[in-house]
Amino acid sequence: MTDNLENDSEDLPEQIAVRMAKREKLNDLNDAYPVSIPITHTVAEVKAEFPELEIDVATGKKVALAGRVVFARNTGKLCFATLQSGEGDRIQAMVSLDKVGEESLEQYKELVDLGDHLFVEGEVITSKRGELSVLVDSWKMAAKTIRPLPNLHNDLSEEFRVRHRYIDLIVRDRAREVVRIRSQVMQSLRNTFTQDNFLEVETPMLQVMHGGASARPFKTHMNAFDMELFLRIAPELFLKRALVGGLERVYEINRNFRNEGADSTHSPEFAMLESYQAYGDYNSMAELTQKLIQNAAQDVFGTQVIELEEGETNDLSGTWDRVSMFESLSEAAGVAITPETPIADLKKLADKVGIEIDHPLHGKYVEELWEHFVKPALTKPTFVMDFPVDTSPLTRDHRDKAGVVEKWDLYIRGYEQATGYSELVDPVIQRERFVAQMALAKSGDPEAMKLDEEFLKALEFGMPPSGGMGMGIDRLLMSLTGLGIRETILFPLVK
RNA sequence: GGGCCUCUAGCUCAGUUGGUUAGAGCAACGGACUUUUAAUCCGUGGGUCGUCGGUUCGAUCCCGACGGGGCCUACCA
Repeated sequence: MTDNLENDSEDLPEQIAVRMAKREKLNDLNDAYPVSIPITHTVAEVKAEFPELEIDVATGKKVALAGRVVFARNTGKLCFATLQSGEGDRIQAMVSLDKVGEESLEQYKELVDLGDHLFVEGEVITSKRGELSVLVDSWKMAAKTIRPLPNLHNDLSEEFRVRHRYIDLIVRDRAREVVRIRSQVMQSLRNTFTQDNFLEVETPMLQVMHGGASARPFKTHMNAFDMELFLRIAPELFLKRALVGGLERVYEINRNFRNEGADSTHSPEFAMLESYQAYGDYNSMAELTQKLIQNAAQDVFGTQVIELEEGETNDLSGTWDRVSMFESLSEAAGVAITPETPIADLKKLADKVGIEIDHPLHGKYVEELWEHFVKPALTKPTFVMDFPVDTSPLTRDHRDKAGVVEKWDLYIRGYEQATGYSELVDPVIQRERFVAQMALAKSGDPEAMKLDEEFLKALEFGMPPSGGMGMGIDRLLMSLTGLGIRETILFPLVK
């Protein structure tokens, strides 16, 4: 829709030109867009007050309310309109000749279109078919619509819904419901954190040096300092500075930006929850994560066994399984795979099962093989524990097992939902890991991390032993609703 | 990034094996109708068939490029 309403009326689509003329006439008569309208009730309030009236009843109760006209049925001297509130509640308005008079009825029929915001005042009654209605004493345009609403009898195309979410919200109950669910989930997450004495903080989204994850960043430029800046790919390195500063339990819910592909589980900007807990470790973070998600399900749906679309259920109840990455891989592959297994052997196995991979890191092979052998079978919520050391540069070595780090990934419905760590706090080892990442970057890996001298300096002032956790909010919503990522984001990026 | 598919009225979709005026439902416009529920009935208008180029006597249809969208595939949460 690029047509420009500044054009001469002859150039406009017919229905827009017609509505523009009605707008003019409304302005001549009164006002097509009054600054405020004196409502006394919402649609929901009227429906709540009169839940079960008999057929053809007059209550004597006068109300004034407004709603969007979503259906209209005009007969000669009596007009019916279905008014819809922003919440999706509907009530019928009846405009009859003997109540409003000839002039008002004619103006109503001439000037009110589907989609308009209509203000009505009158008595609450039921019609001869029993429909709860407002028998209108007077009506007023609350806001004139210039473009026609799509017809409400067909589903909108996926593309139209994403590009015109505001229309989707008007015509589709589920669209409104998902927005409400998302808001309630956010509220629940914050409640759980608050109960556990976590502080919500906000750290920079514009960063001089991006870090905290392996991903390609968006670049931008600051004019005043003539400086290259990056949109953050993760808040991790700042949240850890907060821990150095003595903020022992912190979390942040905010947007991350990654300059990578977009599909049904990836959006270039996505909401991320990260949390750090001093004196915690990856076990305590696993418990916290399970609690956050189970509380969210309980608070929003009243159950931890959620009905998704198409009859699928997502059972989030109980204590979630924990499996070792190397052990589960060895079992599924039928051969023992350990951090000592030579890369050549791993490559041979990868070739055998058709995985194309050529990478300097041992751990990359292990993760690829794990995704091939184990991941597809993970349907229950499962913590996958103890990752290879060389692919997790911000995580500390396992306290008992050699060659692995204390990191887990949480899988729900087969995709990665969250990740947790026992954080690396030794500044000397952290520097060595960064140096190794720089070598990767030199060899052409565009996602390798940069050495962040300021962050290392902070670590050198001493960060307490800590657990950390990161969770994709959009993906959490996907788990709780069964929808694709673009349905969980109100206004997803479209080309 | 690679492969395949797709784009027709405000919306949802038919259709044209290349041929004169491209259709439906809803929506719009005119008319009838005081109890409708996607109201009904009669009538009317509305299209750069994604854009540009090519082939052809003739292209919405065939071919190419470009743009939008979708699916599969690779990478990331």
